[in-house]
Amino acid sequence: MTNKLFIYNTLSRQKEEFIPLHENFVGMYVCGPTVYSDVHLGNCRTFISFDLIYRYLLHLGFKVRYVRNITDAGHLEGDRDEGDDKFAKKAKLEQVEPMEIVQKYTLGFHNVMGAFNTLPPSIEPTATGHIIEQQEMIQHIIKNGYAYEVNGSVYFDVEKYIKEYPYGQLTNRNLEDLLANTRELDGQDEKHGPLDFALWINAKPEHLMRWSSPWGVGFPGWHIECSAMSSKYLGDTFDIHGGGMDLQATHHTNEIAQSQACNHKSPVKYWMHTNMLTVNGVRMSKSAGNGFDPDELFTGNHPLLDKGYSPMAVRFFMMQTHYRSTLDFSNEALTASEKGYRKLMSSMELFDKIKTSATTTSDIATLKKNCYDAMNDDFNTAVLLANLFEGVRIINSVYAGTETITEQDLETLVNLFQDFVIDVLGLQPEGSSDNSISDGLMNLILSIRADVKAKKDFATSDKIRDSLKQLNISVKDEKDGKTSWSFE
RNA sequence: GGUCGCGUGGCCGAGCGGUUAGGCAGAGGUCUGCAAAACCUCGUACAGCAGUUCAAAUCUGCUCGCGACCUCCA
Repeated sequence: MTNKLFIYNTLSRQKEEFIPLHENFVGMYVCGPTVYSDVHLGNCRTFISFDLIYRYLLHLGFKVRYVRNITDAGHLEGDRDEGDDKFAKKAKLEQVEPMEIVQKYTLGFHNVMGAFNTLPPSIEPTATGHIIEQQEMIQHIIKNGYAYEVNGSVYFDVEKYIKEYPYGQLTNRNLEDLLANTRELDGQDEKHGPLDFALWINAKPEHLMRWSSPWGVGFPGWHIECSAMSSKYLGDTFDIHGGGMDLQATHHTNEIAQSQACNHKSPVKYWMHTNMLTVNGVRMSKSAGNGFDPDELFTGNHPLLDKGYSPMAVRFFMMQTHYRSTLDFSNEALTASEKGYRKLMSSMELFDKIKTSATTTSDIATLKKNCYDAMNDDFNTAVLLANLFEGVRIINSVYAGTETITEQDLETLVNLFQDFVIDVLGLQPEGSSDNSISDGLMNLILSIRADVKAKKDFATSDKIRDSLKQLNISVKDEKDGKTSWSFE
């Protein structure tokens, strides 16, 4: 439909027209979570952003293969207190199995993603499930001369690579800058150069996750899984690779190097990076201790939270900001989003009740065009929402009788909201009840209230309304004498 | 220190050379038995200084403040 889609490509630092490598097909890889602890909101933001991108690509009619990995190897060690060998001395059965941790947090991650109404990826590969592929890729890189083995570990030879290929394109860094910022890290004497990074790491005795390999028992390095799995499922070159901005400088830079060294091809056409979530201006992160997990957010059970916020209110909150901007969390902002979200959703409930006319007083076609223009401009959901709120105004005005709409325009508007609010933004109604008992009870109560109101017994009718309010049920008298109700 | 980015009205947050962002909060009004909701009207904001231009929040330079990455982290 309509115009061209433009995507901001980190490689070129500008918006580029999106032209898939294979017409009508899109391959997209997103770096997923490391499942050794609960996801926090900042993680969620990235995945929700890419969910939006995935949804819009689907909406445009592309056949998308969306791959998002689960990192369940490489970072996991049985000994949380390194240097202290008390854990190593414990019987193995006393320790938690690494895969137990993986299972627990993978399930938790999926639950949270479900709560946020994200679509599952097409493929969700795990690092532990692709050890062979990673080893094969490493062997290939060694064969091509860009990696070397030392004491059972394999390192990528950045200084050799950098002579033949651009290395720091994602961050605009040159060799001198990179070298100037290298730090002396202990225990890294094995590396030939300070920029070299591990492809395969020799496992210490206490390391629980370990696999045999041509270089001895060990585990894969931190970047190789994404290269191996993306090329396996999407090919040596694919359309979109995404992830959080914090992965740009190291993880993604090294992914490019690995793939180039292996296949002599640049792996990705469009690199996309989402910005961070901050709390009171500081990045939310595990180490900063200012991260709360989604459950705490939903329940309000956290010192930073005044109250709980529903998943959809949070999703709306994120959609009000462009994915490349930092998003600063505050209770005030969340509360504002909660109200905006409800306003948006409640206007959609009016569609069935709207009466059509012979003419339309607002320009629905332009509104629709503006929505597509916004999304085609690098997925600008903030502008999209601004346009949708113009639609909300129109709906409410028609319902109130101050504007009119034709049947055809109404249909356009209904489809527009279905497409963008539900399908693309991924917002869904919540808190509504289709419980027939509560519906029946409410009809009964409201009919009694209507009776006493007819007798001008306002004391009683207000008592009913106030009491229902206590139960978080709001009652609204509308101008045609009807009364509507909804859960707060 | 290096690389990149940001500073917009009470709050959040788009815009990036000329025309309304939008949401929330606030003020007034319409409607209503009263509420609520909705609708209408209202703020004339772009860190500071200088420059380019007929025209700058939007471009350039400098200053100040903030952040990200450079170390596992989306």
